[in-house]
Order: sequence, then C-alpha cells, then structure tokens
Amino acid sequence: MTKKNKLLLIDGSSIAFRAFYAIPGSLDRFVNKNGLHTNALFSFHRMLENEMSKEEPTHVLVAFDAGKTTFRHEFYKEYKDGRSKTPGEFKEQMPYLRDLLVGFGIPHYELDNYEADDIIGTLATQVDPNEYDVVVVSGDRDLTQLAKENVRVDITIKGVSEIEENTPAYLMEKYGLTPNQIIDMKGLAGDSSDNIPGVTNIGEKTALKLLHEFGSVEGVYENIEDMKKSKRKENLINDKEQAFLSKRLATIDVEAPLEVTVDDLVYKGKDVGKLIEFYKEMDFKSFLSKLDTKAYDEENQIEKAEILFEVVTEVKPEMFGKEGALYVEMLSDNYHTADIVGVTWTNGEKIYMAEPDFILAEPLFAEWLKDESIVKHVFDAKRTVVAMKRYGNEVNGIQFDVLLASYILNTNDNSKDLSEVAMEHDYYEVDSDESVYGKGAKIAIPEDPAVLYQHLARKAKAIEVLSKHLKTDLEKSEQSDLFFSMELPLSMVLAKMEMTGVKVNANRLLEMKSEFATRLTEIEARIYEEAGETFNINSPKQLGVILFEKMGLPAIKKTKTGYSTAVDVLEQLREQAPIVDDILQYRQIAKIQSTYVEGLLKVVHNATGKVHTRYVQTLTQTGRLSSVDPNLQNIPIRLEEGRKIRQAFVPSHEGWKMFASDYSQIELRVLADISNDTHLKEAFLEGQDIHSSTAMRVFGIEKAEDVTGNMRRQAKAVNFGIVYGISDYGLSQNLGITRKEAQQFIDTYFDKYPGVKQYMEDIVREAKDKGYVETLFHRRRYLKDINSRNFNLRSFAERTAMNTPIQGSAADIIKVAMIEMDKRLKAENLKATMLLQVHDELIFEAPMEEIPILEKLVPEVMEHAVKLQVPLKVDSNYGDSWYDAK
DNA sequence: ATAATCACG
DNA sequence: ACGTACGTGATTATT
Repeated sequence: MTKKNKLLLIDGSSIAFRAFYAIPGSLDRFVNKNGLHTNALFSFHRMLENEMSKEEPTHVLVAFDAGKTTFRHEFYKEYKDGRSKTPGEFKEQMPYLRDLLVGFGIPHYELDNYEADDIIGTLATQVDPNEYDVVVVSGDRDLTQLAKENVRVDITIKGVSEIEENTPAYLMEKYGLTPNQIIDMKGLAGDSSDNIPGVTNIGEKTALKLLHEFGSVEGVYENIEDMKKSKRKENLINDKEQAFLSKRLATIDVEAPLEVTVDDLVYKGKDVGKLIEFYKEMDFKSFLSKLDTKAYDEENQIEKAEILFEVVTEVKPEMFGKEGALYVEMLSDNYHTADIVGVTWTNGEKIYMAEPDFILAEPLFAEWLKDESIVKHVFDAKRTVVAMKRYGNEVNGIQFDVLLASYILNTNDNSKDLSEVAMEHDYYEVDSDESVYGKGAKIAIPEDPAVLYQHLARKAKAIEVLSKHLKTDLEKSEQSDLFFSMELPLSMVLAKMEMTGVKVNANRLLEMKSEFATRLTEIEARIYEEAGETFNINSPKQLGVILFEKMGLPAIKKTKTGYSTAVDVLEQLREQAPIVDDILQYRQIAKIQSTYVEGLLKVVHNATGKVHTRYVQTLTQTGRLSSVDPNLQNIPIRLEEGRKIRQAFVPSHEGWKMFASDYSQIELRVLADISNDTHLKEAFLEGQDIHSSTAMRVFGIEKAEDVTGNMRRQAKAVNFGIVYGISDYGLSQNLGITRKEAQQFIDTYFDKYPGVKQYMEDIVREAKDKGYVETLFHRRRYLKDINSRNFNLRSFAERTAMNTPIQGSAADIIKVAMIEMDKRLKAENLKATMLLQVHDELIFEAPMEEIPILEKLVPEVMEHAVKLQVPLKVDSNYGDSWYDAK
C-alpha cells in the first residue's frame, strides 16, 4: 500500500491576525529598513516552519477570506459587524504575506463571497479519506466542526506556536460533543466576534448543558414544550428564529464552488531564491543566515554550478597574475592567535587552493604577496595582513576590501560572515561558515578536504565578483574617497598598531590583585555582618532581596526583572544604611579586579608580555572604532582607584616613554563648524573655555570671573546634551533637576545659539527626507525609524540624526590624523610608534629623545588633519606609564 | 542567550 | 501623555 497523503490547510486570514498579536509589544521591535512593520510576517513564518516540519505534508494550501462581503451577508447583513477596524500596521503586512508563501512554495487561494473556512471545509470534506489525512490550522474554534476520522483541526491557543489538536475524540472528551454539535453550540451561544447573535443569555456553559440533553438546536426546539417554565425557556422561544439563523451562519459551507482541486496543492518545496529576497526585504537577518542553502540544495538535488579550482602542490609562475583575489581562512575570530587553515587566490583566470604550511613557505608566493604593484582584492584586509605576517609573509598592494566596503555602504551591515555579506549584495553562491564548519565548541574543518576547498573557492570567486559591484556602489553613493583615502589606508595603520601591541607590567597587576583581594575580603565580611547573613553580593537579585526586603530600604527604581541596584539608586540610599557604602565600595573594586586586573592578565601574550587588541573597524553606527580582546578603550581613568590600572601599561623598551595627545572638545568644535553658529564659532576662535562661555550666555553673566562652579557644571551638562541630541528628560536626569527646569535651560540655550537650533531642525528634516544622515566625509547612517509613528522610536532616531554627524565627523577627523601620523613617523624616520586610539586621543611610545619632537609633531598633525571654521586643539602629555602621561 | 552593571569617549 | 540622554565591551548571574 502506498503511503497516505497529508493535506495541510491553513486559515491564512485568521492565523495572520493571531500572528500580529502573538508577541507582546512586538510592533515596535519588528520594523524593516523602509519602516514597514514585520511582526505578523515574522510570527506567521514561525508558524509555517513549525507546521511544515512537524506535519511534512504532501499537499498544502493557505486559504484567505475574500473581500468584505460573503454569501452569509445575503441572509444576515450584520454578519461580522462591530469589529474594530484592523490596524494599519497589520494591513500593510498582508501583501507581503503572499511573498512569504511564494518563498515557502505554498499555494494560496481565496474565493469571492466565501471565507477561508469554506474553502478549507470544502477541501477537507471532499478528499478521499482513504487517500488523505488532513490537518487544518486556524485561530478560529468554529473550524473544529470539520474534525473527522481523517481530519484534525489545530487551533492556536497562545500566540501561533502553541496549538490544541482537535480530533472527534478530543472534542468528545473536552465538551462531550461531536464535531457537528459545535455548530449547534454556536447557534445557541452565538459568537460575539463574528456578531452571531445566538440566544439571549445563553453562553457556552448553558449551550453545552442543552446539547447534552437534546443533541442539537432542532432537538432543543422539538422538546421545548416539555421544559418547565423559566426565563431561559422564554428566551429560547423568543429567539428561535435567531438560533436557527446563528446555526446557519456558523455552518461551514463544504460545497463551495472551488476552482482548485487537491491535485493543484502538491507541495513542491521552497523557492530559496524568493525566500532570500523576502528575508532581505524584511531584514530577517537571522533567517537569512540560518537558511542552509547547501543542505537544501542537496536535498532537492539542485546543483550550484561547481566552482573549478586547482589544488597547488607545486608553484608555477603562471599561477600569479597582476591582479587577483586573496583569501586566508581561519576558524576563530582572533587573528592574532588563530591558525590559518587554508589559502586561496586567483590570477584573473583560475582559482588556486593550497595548504597553508606548504604555500606560505614558497618564495614565489611570498614575492607575489609582497609586491606592492600587484593588485589584491580581499575580505577583511586587516585580518589578512596580520595573520600572514604571523606566518612570516608581508602583504602589500591590497586595493579593495569587500568587508570594509560593505560596512561603508551601510553601517548596518556589520556581519563578519562572508556569505552573509555576499547575500546582502545579491550574491548567493557562498555557503555560510556555520553550515560548513559547524558552530560553538564543535567548530571544525570538514573531514573531506574537497568540501573545504569548494567553500574557499566560492569565497575567492565572491571576492572577485563583489569587488567590482561594491566599487560601483561606492561611486554611486559618493563614498569612494571615504573608502579609498580613509578606511582602507587606515586598516593598514591599525594592523600595525595591533601587531605592535602594548607592553603590560604583569607584576604591577599581580601586586594590585593581591591588594584588591585583601580589601574585597574585608568589605565582604562587613557586608555580611551588616546584612546578618552571607549572600552573593554580585547578584543584583540577591542583593535586592537583602536591601529592599530584609532591610526594608525604599526601592527607587525597578528593572524588568526586579529591583534596580544600580549606582544612582544606591547613592540615594547612602545615608540610610552603612551597608550601602560598603556595597558601592565592593562593586567598584570587584569591577577593577575582575575586568581589568584579572581580565588583562588573561590576555597578555606569554612570549612578549604584551596585549594585542583588535580594533573592529566595521561595527559602530557612527564610524568610531571599537576595541576587543582586550578592550583598551575603556581602561579606568575617572576614579583614582581604577586609574592606577594605567600604571601597568608601559613602554616596550628601556628608556622609552608613553606619550598621549588628545583633542580638546572636538565634538563641540565640529558642531560649531557644521552648525555655522556665530557664537559657538566665536567662543572657539577666541580660545574661550567653552563651558564657561556657555554658562555666561545661558545665565546672562557679563564677566567670566562671575561664573560660579555650579553654573559651569550645569552648562557643561547642557553642552553634552546638545551633542547627544538633547531631551529635557535626559538633561533633568543628569543634573537632578525637574524636566521643566531642564526644558528652560534648553530653550535658553537655543535662544542664545540660534545657529545650533537651526542645525538641529535642519538635520532632522534632512534625515526624514533622505532616510539617512552624513558626516563631513560622507559616512552614512540610515535611520529606519525616523518617520516611525511610534514616539519613542522616532524620538530616538531624531536624537541619533543630531548626534551622528557630530560624533561621526569627529571619528573621521581622528582617522585622517592617524593615517597622516603614520606617514609622518615613517618620513621623519622616528622610532616612535603609535599604539592606541581612544576615540579622541592617540597614544604612542617613544625614546625619551624623541619626546620633544612628538610634542610638536603630534599636535601639528592632529590639529591640521582637517580644516574647520574653528581651530582644533590638542593637549599632550608623557610619562613612564600610561598613568603618568597625564 | 540575555539582563544588569559599570568601565571608557 | 508617551519616557530616554550618544557610542561602545567585559564580567557576572541567571535562564
């Protein structure tokens, strides 16, 4: 006997609506780049995946309600009246639901005058029960009337993933009814959501009782005379007509004149191309990366065009051309330590593949890498250069970086996975690393080397193809200069800084470690004593219980999961119990101990005693760098206790010094330039103390010496607020004043600096028009929420629109300075080396005798990196450690 | 994997 | 009325 077919029938209209409300608060979180809401699509997708993999149907259909009126309106025009209007955020998603279904390869159908129920009922009833098992999925209980021996009706309970499987047996157990009697129940009890009236004062409970006794609506009325006199009997008699009408309304038409038959519903599998298109349109990045195209292709015997390559075991000159792609594979993120597991390159004609141990020792290959005049296209230039260098090979002539270009084109594209980046640019021939190597602890090279080689060959090919495309895209968005003159050269400068690394005095850290350990034990003991018990001080949850329940301190702020025990809360409780001070002390030291002392010791390289951070150049939305493994951009400085950590950062040679230069007020200077505000420019041109100057204007003070410390402090907060995209609330929190007072400050500020006000208005308007904002050097940030109807999202996007050109232009400026600095150090033949960048400062190490040179050269270069309408100002310091360079 | 906290510009 | 300052990364606890 052949296997039975399985027909899956989905009530599209009902499920879509359920999907829309499935995830609480999802409306705000699911919006694509064009501002389209996607929450219903997301949940519908999840339901489809669940059902398809659970049921593995041979036939499938999604049925929709057609239009507003149905045959039911012909005999009851109030049918479905009184429904509240469907939200626009829901409606806008419906057209795209069709695209999703096309991607899943699932047919959909709707029929004039009929509802989805009727389509489903007709198909479920008409198929031969010997040939088909049927599963119906809906959010509407009415459909349970369709349950039969071969028909199961799945009704969503909560969201769209939890379902109740209704079989005749289940219905009998739960209600004591046959599927047909579900219709009678609606006849008596009605259904308010469909505006089916039923009988007055009869609900589900009473209807069940009546049906258990009389079997059906007809049965009830046949026996109505025998009922004893009651209000209910009266209602039944009065509403008799209504009861039969309701039953008729609730009856699913199983003979709808369908134009489709079950033979049209054979499931043929996903259309991966369409699905990818859909995911991209909706910004469903996780689905996109999870889409295992390789496994899928194999299963469906779709063969991707095989990429041809040659495995090199003996190098020949013709393998190396004047231009080509180069790719070096490593399986972990940290390229300072990762093993190279494969090397591939192209010569314009062929793709070559080689085992690293062999090829990296070949002189011909080394020469090719080193030759500046040979053009190389890569994916992640910095990663490539650093790794190669570790294996003794110098790489020159990199003229394109696909990863970096993709990030410049859209800062939202910050994936590190080549296949994801490729898909973002409509190239689908590369499998994800996850599908080839696995993930987590199980990450490994495929057993069959051919699999690895094919994967790498695809990457090489992708680099060739994408380099061309992205180059054109950069021209179109006027970002070629940004890419070729700033980002790509900078990546080489950063590579050098990372490889140089920073010397760490591990002994100093070990001293601190034992000192802090002692102090922590002391404080810990005091805390336990004051609490009257021991507990985990590091657990905000346990700490919350001790403070706010056991000790009865007032809870000032709450987090999603319980009491907040953050610093600003504890500071307010200081006076009320001595334990609070101890906890703050403990926190401060524990943080330094775990993150900085122990954390840093963990990442010092044994051989050199240095740390080698990685600057992530393709991550931030503003153009800043970030630093990982270790993060050297957040080493403590504000509190003396933590600042001492900097004593452990020392020069790598005897007699050398640490030298640091930082921009003074670079963001406000950038603002002065781009806003063109007369007074702000004037303040900088005259070299005034900017916060005092702001204080004078905002508080209406005539003479600088009359500005009090408090005024300056408040003006400083206002200036920060301006840079961040000010809000009254934010400023009020920062200054501990009321929102009204904060708003007063802001109004006065804008009054005194009309150019700044104008800038803020213009930039937000521009962002709303174009959908993005730009920096001085055409770095772009797209703001998808800028026209959102959600106040919070829109406000956030507006503040971002104000802040990004400021923060981003400042980032541009220091990047220019770094490139120039690198050139100058080389040109002047200096031993001094650039080690670190911390957003607005550069840190070097240099022999003492070069310090006087640096004191002139570094500020000179940094201050003249760009020409603004106001001068840039740089302060420099040096000392025996980073701590002393203050 | 996520939330809370806290370090930096 | 809504309810948050902009940009990051590491550690710890907890699910």
